[in-house]
Amino acid sequence: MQTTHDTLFRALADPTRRALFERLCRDGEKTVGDLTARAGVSQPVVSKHLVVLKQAGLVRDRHEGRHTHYSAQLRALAPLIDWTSQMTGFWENRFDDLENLLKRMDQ
Amino acid sequence: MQTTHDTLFRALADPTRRALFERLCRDGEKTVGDLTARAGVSQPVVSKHLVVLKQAGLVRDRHEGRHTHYSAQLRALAPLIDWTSQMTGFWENRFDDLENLLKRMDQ
DNA sequence: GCGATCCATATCCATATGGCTATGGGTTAT
DNA sequence: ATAACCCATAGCCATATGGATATGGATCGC
Repeated sequence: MQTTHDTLFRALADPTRRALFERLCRDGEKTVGDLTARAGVSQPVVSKHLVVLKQAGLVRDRHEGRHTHYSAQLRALAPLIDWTSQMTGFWENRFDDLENLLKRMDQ
Repeated sequence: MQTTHDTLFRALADPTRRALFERLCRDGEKTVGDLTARAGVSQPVVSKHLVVLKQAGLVRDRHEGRHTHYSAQLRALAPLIDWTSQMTGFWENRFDDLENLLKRMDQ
């Protein structure tokens, strides 16, 4: 069985792949060429990583001529936030800032 | 280079390993035997997974006679929460419930 | 003391994974 | 039309990974 959490965590576990996603989050829509220029790996590798991110729902692609524009899909992170929330009991207790959360997490 | 996010995401990417951590979060401290009984894999495999979780800081172990008790270390999830927060712009905007966050994440 | 129990480590194996190069389809430019 | 460009797919390969079994050290019960 392949759960949503599986695909999400696995997609974000690889440093190269996570870096791609982070860049799309920070800098917005980018083409494969743009991403490849700073990824440190070859273009086919970037494409393969983008496939994985897309299958996890973390990115969207938009075709425009011979360019393919990719953008981050933040809503795909919802299960991850929900999971950590469940683990830490975050939402049940409705902490409203990081300080309190960290305090609670110190045991 | 091996970052904190790497070890965290990688540790949680495996379903068996994540299940172990989830169980420790829900049910509290457990021995290796307890965990093995429901893990669906052999005892050595459970031990190996626990090593990975421990190296990621996600669990603590306590030795008591021939038993080893493991427990979840919630504070280890902090970097993960921080990361998702940065990606979604959560903390900058100080949303106070999941509804608002989800709404914002719908593009 | 001795066997049984608990757990960690060692070894092995099959598969998954992440990188590369080669290639080809589609698109733009000349 | 043809060349150049962008990107995806197809192989290929080395390594990482998750599983199993075998074993051994430490501890408890008898």
